[in-house]
Amino acid sequence: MLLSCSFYDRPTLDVARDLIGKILRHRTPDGVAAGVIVEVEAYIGEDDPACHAAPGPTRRNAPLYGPPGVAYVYLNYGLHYMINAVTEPAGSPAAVLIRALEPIEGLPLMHQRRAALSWRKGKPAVPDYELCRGPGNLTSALGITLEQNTSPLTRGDLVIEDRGIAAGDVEWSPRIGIRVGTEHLWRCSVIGHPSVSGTKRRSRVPDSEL
DNA sequence: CGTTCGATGCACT
DNA sequence: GTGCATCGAACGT
Repeated sequence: MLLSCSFYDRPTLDVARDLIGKILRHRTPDGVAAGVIVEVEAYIGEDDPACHAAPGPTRRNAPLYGPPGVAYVYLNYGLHYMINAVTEPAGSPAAVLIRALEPIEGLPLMHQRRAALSWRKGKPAVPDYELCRGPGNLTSALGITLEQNTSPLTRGDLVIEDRGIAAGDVEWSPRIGIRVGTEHLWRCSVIGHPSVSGTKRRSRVPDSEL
């Protein structure tokens, strides 16, 4: 079932924790691609120096100040789209960055999209568990771009669903890839999951984890 | 094991 | 003009 707006209209750390185990799903003319959320980060308010709301309202971060339950998508490093779920009531700028998925639907389409990136041309295909490992990789695999910015996550083509999947054991750790605000343990991930980013890439993944 | 660096676009000051 | 909530390969130790 789809998550409703009330799910997102709560403290951001609670939403972050509860998003683990939920399904992010995107339908496009090319088909459907989806995965189980296994890694997220919380970005909370203007006092959080790593949050895009830190400088106060701007054109780019406007979705953070809007109602909860919509997607905040932006382009980073000129190459990678990042997708967040906006949380907390309108006027309270906060969101959860979705950093990694375990792919469960539309794997061939994901491979196709990843392989189409200019800097991946001619490179060997990645293993399935790496298709959505990392925020830039998962938006690429799901075909998420700026077109999905401010799109509702509660209905339509880009949604988050609850399929009753148990989240498994999670851990809280410092957010990664940022220069400030690293003192907060606002990154929530499934312990030992091969699709979680950040951890050193293993040359071999046990069959039991696939 | 570690660090560096290229690819690439745009909001922000 | 500067600096990113990245990725992954190429180096150096």
